Amino acid sequence: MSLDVGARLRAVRQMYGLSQRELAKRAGVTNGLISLIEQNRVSPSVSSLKKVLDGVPMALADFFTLDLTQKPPVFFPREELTEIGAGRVGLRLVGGRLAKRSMAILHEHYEPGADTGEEMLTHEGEEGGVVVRGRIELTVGGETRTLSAGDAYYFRSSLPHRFRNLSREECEIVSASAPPTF
Amino acid sequence: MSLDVGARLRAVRQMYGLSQRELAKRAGVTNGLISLIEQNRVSPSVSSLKKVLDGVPMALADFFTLDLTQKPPVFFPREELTEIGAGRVGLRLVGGRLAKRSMAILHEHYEPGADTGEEMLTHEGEEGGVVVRGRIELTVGGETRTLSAGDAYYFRSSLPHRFRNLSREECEIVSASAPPTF
DNA sequence: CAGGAGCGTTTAGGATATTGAACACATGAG
DNA sequence: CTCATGTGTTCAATATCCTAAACGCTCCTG
Repeated sequence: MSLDVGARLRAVRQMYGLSQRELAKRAGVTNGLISLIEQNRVSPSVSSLKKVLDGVPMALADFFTLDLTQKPPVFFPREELTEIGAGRVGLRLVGGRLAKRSMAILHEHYEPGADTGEEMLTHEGEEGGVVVRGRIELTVGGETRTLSAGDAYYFRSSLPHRFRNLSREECEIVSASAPPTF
Repeated sequence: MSLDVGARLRAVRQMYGLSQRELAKRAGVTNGLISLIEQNRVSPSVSSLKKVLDGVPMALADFFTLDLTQKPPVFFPREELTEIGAGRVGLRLVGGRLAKRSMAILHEHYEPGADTGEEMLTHEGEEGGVVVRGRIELTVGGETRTLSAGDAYYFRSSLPHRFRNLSREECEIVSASAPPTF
């Protein structure tokens, strides 16, 4: 097992899409410490490392068990996608929540009448996708369009956005967001 | 998972029958540090903890995975004893090498002519046992006796000792040593 | 362009881990 | 008994970690 604590921490932090300051705040340490640890310029005490990992959260044992060298899998059979229940919107994540990646690929299923909620969504990064089946109403930055099979979208996620399936048939979308929100 | 690093380290160290100084020497740290860590008066840096565990040796992941609260198993079917090959002397350890215990119980089998070697054995602690089957010649501190089924022995392991099966049938012994040598 | 907000990095100084040497206690040998 | 050797613990000094604040950078907005 490589004891590159810095690389491990950086990998874990990025897996969760957190900035050094964000993680530091959750963990109750300073962003500087996170930086120094990730550069291996200090070897953190067990207690600080635990505090940091509690901010993720992740257990110390899991942290040291992580295999950074393993090649990520390439093929994901349907049954190996990670199901993320979200009411009447079915989300299947490609690659699992813990996989190290800079992007989240989702296979989304909107039941008739399903939507992403009253509140407009806003978060970091960018997202895009293609409608595979059915029709979906997409609102981004005040602009609303209805997309059909074959149509696509792409926008900065900081723009308020919402998905609604107003039709009578299920809508199926394949999307990607970076950095990964899930 | 309880993060009582001190208790964990003490447990691990004692599992291996090491003193603080012994472990410190192997690990390249001072005995004082081991003492302070075990009392939880300091939270060691990951690098020091790794150095310490390298002296055992044990991986960091295993260290944090250790479950100190689990009740040790009580019953050990024959096939669950840990086989310790030692030439023509068969040793079966009760409870596994990593189990936390202050004593090693062994089920020993001496083939005809088998012995514990030319050199007299000397080590820390005490040991005792009962001959279950066959006959064995036991030398302890210059005194030699031949024990038969039903006979027993007990001595301080610092006394030079040796076991030899001079008979034509296998000899079977159940023994205990504390602290555990294995 | 300036300004602001985000990012990771660096630095000085206070807090903490670690060392080296001493301590107190127990055991076995002479 | 004394001495030697083992154990774990403690303490002052030093090395290292950790914080708070600043820095440089990029990206976005006006």
